Amino acid sequence: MIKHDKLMEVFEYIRRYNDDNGFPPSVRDICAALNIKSTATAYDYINRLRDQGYLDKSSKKNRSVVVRGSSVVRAPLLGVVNAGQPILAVENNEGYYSLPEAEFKGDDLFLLRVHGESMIDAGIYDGDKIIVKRQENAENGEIVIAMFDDGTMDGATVKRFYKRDGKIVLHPENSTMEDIIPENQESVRILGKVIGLMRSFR
Amino acid sequence: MIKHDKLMEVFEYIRRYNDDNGFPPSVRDICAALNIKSTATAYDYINRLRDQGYLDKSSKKNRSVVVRGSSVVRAPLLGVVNAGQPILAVENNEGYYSLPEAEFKGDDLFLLRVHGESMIDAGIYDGDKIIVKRQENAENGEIVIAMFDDGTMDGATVKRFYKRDGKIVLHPENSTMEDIIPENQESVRILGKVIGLMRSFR
DNA sequence: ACAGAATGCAAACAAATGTTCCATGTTTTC
DNA sequence: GAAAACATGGAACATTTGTTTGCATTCTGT
Repeated sequence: MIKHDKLMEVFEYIRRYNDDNGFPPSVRDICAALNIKSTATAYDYINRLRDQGYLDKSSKKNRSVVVRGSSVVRAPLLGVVNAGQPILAVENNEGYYSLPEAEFKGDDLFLLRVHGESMIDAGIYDGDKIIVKRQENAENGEIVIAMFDDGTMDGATVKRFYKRDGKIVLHPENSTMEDIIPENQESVRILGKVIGLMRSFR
Repeated sequence: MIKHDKLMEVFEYIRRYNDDNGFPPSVRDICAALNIKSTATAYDYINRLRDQGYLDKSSKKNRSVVVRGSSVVRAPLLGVVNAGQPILAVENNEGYYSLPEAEFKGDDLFLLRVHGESMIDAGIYDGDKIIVKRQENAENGEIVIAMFDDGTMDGATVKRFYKRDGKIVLHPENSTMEDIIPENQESVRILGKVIGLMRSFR
């Protein structure tokens, strides 16, 4: 696989520098750290790494080497789902999270903290942070964030989405709970589709 | 809360630039994007944002403004747990993931893809990626990655760790499975403690 | 041993970029 | 309304940084 020669040392350093500092190293940073005597040498390493597909690099721009495939998407944590009306107001923004793009692709993502047990049989637990892709429609069987315009429920909920006999059915993945078939079907609004989750143990 | 004036526009731009490009903007990038006529103005904005705690910035270094609190930790995906011997060999590295530091703190993290249902009652499902903090000891009740030196089992497993009557007990969170109490207790090696997980739905 | 490629170095150059100083207009304060 | 504080701009300056060029050294295959 990858030979661990000087070229890879440079690569590792660039990666580590970026992790530690939040921005890429300059050519001279690399020289200093790896005991390279000439900027031309380090410059050459960078170009070779780019040619081999390890790096991306904008010409002439300072400190613009980025490790390829390490991209992240950022998503705001908008609040707690199933308590209040957390989603629409940007004011409820509780901070941004960087997620690995390899895992969670998508343009318009946001996070919600899950409250309650209504999806426990789908492996979504109380306290989990779910990753939601903002969209207004859903396919049968997808897990969605749904909201009711007419105020019959308190804010948004996570449920599995079905369309049965032309009617929207919101199915909680919890054997102790009943399906919700909203009387006023037009009032149901899909805010997004759940594409993943994160959990951290205490 | 945060007033959405020009200062915040600059802040948002820096954040977005970084998300899009992987490295921070220069003062002149900010000028061009937000129609600011003088670099001194943008420079001033940056310094004010730093003073108010929104940014970090290394003096004199080019493109070194970073949004505070947006830090990530990087962890390699080392393989599949519970199938083979994936962990020790660096060759099994399947790529690095950037995780939000706010969620997964720690020095020495790595990821494993979970195979099997042995922890399903703890909400860890087949296919999940678990985040593991490398350490050799564990406290009662923690979920760990355990390995057997003597080859009695095939590689590493995820289990809940207990010490009962001085003996290590590895408890699968699955009612259909039995606790494992290794005969040769010395052969048990803890590789790390599970601190979180990620899941993406298909 | 030899040519040629690859590697590394030193030095210089050019461009990108951070930083400073001062002037001008705008808002706030008393 | 005057003074002070603030916001913005123009221009220059200083530093950092990417890039090029030419030369020495080492490696490689014949």
